[in-house]
Amino acid sequence: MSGNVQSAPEPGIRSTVPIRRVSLHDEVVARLRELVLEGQLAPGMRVPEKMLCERFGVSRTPLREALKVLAAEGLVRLLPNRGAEVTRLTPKEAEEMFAVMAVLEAAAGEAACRRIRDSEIEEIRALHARMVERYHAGDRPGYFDLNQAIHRRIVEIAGNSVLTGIYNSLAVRIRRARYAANLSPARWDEAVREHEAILAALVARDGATLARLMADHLRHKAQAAVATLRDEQGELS
Amino acid sequence: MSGNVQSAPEPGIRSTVPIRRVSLHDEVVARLRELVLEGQLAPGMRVPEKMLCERFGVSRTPLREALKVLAAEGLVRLLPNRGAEVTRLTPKEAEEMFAVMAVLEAAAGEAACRRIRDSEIEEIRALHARMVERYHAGDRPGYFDLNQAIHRRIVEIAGNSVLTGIYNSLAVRIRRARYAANLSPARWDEAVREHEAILAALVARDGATLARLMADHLRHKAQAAVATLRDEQGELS
DNA sequence: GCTTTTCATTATGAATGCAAAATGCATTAC
DNA sequence: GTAATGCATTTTGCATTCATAATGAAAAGC
Repeated sequence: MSGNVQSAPEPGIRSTVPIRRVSLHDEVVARLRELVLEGQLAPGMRVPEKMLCERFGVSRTPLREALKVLAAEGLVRLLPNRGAEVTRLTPKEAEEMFAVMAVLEAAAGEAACRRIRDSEIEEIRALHARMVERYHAGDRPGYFDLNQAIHRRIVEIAGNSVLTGIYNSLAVRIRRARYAANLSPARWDEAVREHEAILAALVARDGATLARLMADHLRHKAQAAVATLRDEQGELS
Repeated sequence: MSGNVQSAPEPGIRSTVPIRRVSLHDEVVARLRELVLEGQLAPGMRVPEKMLCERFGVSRTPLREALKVLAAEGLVRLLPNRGAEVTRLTPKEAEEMFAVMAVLEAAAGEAACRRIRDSEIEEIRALHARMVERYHAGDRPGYFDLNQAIHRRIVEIAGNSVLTGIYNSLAVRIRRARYAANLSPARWDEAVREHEAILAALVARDGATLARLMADHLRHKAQAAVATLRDEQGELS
């Protein structure tokens, strides 16, 4: 007796979405990931199970399952018999991740040019406009979010869900670099101009150009990010 | 009282590798993955925990942890309150995976050309020779293994561990397509010639050409794989 | 005084137990 | 005869428990 309204199989009622039932496991994975990304669980830090169990109010079983998943994602590292520790994002690793993202974004851009609809171009254009507005307002977080949204949307439009998945998981992992924080005015200005060019190539549906522009744009981003990480690591040592 | 030989911290004994202690969890993950890849757990099949527990002789806890990890890898899908099922590799998904691999391999080839040493070229050359030999012997599995080894080695030589990781995880997932099984003689011949060209570009350290060749090679592979999958799915329905 | 050893405490790895959900089957109503 | 309902069984999700390895502190040896 599921209590659900599935006994009426006639069409037209499919708006009755299956009532939301999130497993504890998924919830814990999501929350734990959030803690790591926010930096509440600092890189290099040991992650005692007990503390997290109390924090989330769950037993160790779902928490341990979640840790394994995060480990598979590369956000934590499991030390045999010594629990987990939050992985440190090294400059080298960030560099490598950006290199891969550059390749993926270039490919996505090219594919997106072949598939993008006019309505989607308008969508990107709107995001772009809002981003430029945030730039002029000097609002870094707002700018950064819209920037991400544009990149992500272009990747989505490419229409390759495997590509989208890999891209997103990389984007999650790299978010810890927080390179947007110390974006120099000069670089910020340059980034906006790069985005102008990207938008133009997209509007013109010029795949080859867009691919090149996005790869270059990512390379520049990578430099800023790696510099930030080197600074952070310098402070530590 | 760890029983280990760590009480002598003087250098020179680092050859004492930390004695192999595999957690049950890792072992189960590896074995389960193997079962899925081998096809012993057929795509679409429900995976009852109990059966696997008996099969591996472990309790449900490590098995369930392993299932979550495999789910994160995309090899199984977790159905709330109804266990797991082995994901089906659809032609569409395979197509998407090959498209991503083509991009990654192209990038890897280009990077590899910049970094490859003479000794590594010899290594690839040797693998290639053995592969061609397997081809003439009509040994498909042997050919296929060496083929994979070459691609994998080129990616490794590119020296980007993030790229290598993503590539390998894709390679694992796509292995289920078993497209090598029905390689037509014509296509097989063509594939070998493509590999000849790839080797030549690598020897010449011609990154641009290698990138193009590898991408094209992958695209052709993809066609064979997708055709195989469509046949398989046709049989089912 | 410093190192080493021993022991108590704590945390982790894995198994078991329990409640809730799903599945299959028999029965009943039409 | 068919479809729906109720019930027993099985399976899953999570909590708890148990055994073992790691950690830290006190005591013994040099």
